[in-house]
Amino acid sequence: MSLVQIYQCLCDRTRLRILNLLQRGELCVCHFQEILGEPQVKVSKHLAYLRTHGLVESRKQANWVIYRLPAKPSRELSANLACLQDCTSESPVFRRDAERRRRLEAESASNRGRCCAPKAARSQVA
Amino acid sequence: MSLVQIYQCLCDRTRLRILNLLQRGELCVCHFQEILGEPQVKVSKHLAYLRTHGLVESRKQANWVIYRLPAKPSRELSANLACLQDCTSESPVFRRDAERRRRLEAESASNRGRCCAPKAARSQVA
DNA sequence: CATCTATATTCCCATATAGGCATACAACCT
DNA sequence: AGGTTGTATGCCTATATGGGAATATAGATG
Repeated sequence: MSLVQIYQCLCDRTRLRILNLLQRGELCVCHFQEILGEPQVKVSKHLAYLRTHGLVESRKQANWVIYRLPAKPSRELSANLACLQDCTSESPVFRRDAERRRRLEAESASNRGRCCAPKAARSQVA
Repeated sequence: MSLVQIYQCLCDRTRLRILNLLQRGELCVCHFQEILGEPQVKVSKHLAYLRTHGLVESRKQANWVIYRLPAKPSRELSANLACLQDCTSESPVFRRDAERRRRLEAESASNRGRCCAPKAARSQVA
């Protein structure tokens, strides 16, 4: 992974929001959909882009795929993720996403056995 | 300038090399050409791109246009330029560019009144 | 003024990118 | 097995991007 490729991953708004969310810990695809309010294809494709470029890792758990930041990021990636975290900390969009994530995780206690809330309840968020 | 736009500026190899060079101080277009070994159009276009996005500033001096990093970069830009400097410090390409810049400036003492060496002498570098 | 030099711009092409729709795949549940 | 849910992929389109060739412009110099 060259430095240029890292920046290529960072130069899309949706991907920045995804990475910002992952700084707070791993997350499954359906949670991304809920928090970002973006269609499944879009989320999935950006996650795939990040994965093939080494910016995120994924594992499958039951029906869901959980994404996380790499366990051993390169020096350059670490530096840029730290910089990103610094830059996003004051931006409304990113703070709002983080807030949604917090709320979602609070609610998640009630979704026994499920990753996300059932579809009917979910569509309100988008 | 949004964060995304900063990253869009950073996601090209030539632009990264340009910014890396500017971290060591202002530079004119012809020096960029010499150091980068890239054609004039290419250099000029990338500089224009960076200028219209606020990553560099320029001033005209006699026949030449001198580019520099912004005097008052935004918080986000500062952070990313610092990060970039950190990331480039160990990369061969960027170190070589910096080395070329040093040599060029050493020679510049002999180019009385000119910014760059005359064309004949210059074409050896590329 | 003519000319040269440094830089910018226009036009064109090839490729990359983002996004959506439809569909495929994989794991679970009954 | 068949249905359901979560996720990924293939195909398409519109748009953006980087690069080069040629040309335009601005300022210096003879």
